[in-house]
Amino acid sequence: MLNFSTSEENYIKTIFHLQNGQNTVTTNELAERLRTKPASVTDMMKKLKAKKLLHYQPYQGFRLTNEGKKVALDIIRRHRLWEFFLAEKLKFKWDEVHVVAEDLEHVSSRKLIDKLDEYLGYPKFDPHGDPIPDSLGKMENSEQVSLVELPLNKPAEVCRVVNQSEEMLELLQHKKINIGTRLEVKRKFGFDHSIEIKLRQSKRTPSEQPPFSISEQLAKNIFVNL
Amino acid sequence: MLNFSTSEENYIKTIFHLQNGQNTVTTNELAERLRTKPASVTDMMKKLKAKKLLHYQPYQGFRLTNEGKKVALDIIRRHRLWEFFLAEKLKFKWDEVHVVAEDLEHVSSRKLIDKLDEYLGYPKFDPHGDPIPDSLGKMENSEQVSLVELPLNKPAEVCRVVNQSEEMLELLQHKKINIGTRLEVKRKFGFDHSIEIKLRQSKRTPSEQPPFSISEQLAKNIFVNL
DNA sequence: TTAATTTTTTAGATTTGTCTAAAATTTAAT
DNA sequence: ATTAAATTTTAGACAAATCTAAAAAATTAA
Ligand SMILES: [Mn+2]
Ligand SMILES: [Mn+2]
Ligand SMILES: [Mn+2]
Ligand SMILES: [Mn+2]
Repeated sequence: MLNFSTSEENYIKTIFHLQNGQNTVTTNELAERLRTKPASVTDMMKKLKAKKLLHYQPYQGFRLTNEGKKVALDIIRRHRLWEFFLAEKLKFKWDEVHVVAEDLEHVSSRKLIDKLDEYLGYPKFDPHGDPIPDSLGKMENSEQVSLVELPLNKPAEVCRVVNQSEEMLELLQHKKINIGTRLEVKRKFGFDHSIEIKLRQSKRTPSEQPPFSISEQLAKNIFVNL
Repeated sequence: MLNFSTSEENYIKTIFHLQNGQNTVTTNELAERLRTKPASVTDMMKKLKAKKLLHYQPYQGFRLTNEGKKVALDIIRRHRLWEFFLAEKLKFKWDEVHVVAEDLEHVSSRKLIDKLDEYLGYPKFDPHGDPIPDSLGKMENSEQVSLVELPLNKPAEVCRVVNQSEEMLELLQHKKINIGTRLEVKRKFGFDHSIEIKLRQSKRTPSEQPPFSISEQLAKNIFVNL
């Protein structure tokens, strides 16, 4: 696989996330996400098209080619492996890993990443519960539902947190919810769609805890395995 | 400490290595080492001078300021810590670590490096035996031997002069021996333990010079890097 | 179905880092 | 002390990535 600039990699990765399967991505959308200007996006789209990473006709939006998706998965693999390393080995907090991984992901030695993967024991998920692509670009996609859709009293395990902002993670830490936390939904309130949940006992919470409630906004961002 | 570009960091680091204490570094020397052109070096020297990292007057060569040295030591710290990590944890071979560390060294999160250092157990030397600066820039002195112990015909570079009296310096100047002078020992005389040495050609002594001898007393005070 | 609005692209500039070729300066040789 | 040679700097150009302002195209509204 060819080598791409940091800037190209950031565009490719972001398009992959925005298109999320088959969506067509628009210029403004991408510009906003990358905190750049539409004119800059257009320039880069021409370049990526020339490199055959992108399907693009002027004014028609764009989608990654299969080759483009492969490149994107490789960058995502690097990003998530570093996040895992930072959290697991260097004891970074949940909300600190992302910014550092944004830099580390652009160090593109194939051997480095494969050896890192091996050293970490081939982890399947990053600290936010997002799946880590293997060296061939394959990753787990388990059945996941948000807390909003989880039936009452059905035990489940938190596997993924979609919004990874510092504020979100601060809130989760305060509520003692982590990836791997087991819980069940006890009630749903129609008025504001808030949800009452109860954590199951664990290493961290050895004594029985009372149920507490979380907002709909938070619940929508927390995903569990059934 | 401010943030510098990858290119600026590579220049700073290379100047640090070339000046090795107090040598003045020349444009051609630096261009060759960085595999770039003298004109590019001059451009960058202006920029680094403007940032107060460099002492530089046109045509007079350059040396890092104290601030510049601090920056250099920080880059070297990053480089060597990553080399240690790659060799020790990821089981890279001795000769593979350098190129990868050349990229990793430019990821400049302070917290990342300090946590990495802690995780690695505060190693003192990288896999090549070069000392790793601590978070304050301090490092262990490298392997040094006095001229008395230096094997015959082994090229070495003067790195330290222990006795700094006026008489000592007068003698050294007369013999054209400075920090950074490269030389080798040609003979050792048993009678008075005097030593015959030969200076290697340099900017200051571009033509081949005949060997000359120095006393044991003097030789004991001159240290070289192997 | 025109007109207004939004989106996207182009044109032209800017910054960083690089280059070649020519001029300026320093150093070495005659 | 001149002259010759080497070193260093300047001048001008270029590629990558970005920006602003203006033009073009697509979308939405009247
Ligand atoms: Mn992330
Ligand atoms: Mn990135
Ligand atoms: Mn190295
Ligand atoms: Mn480097």
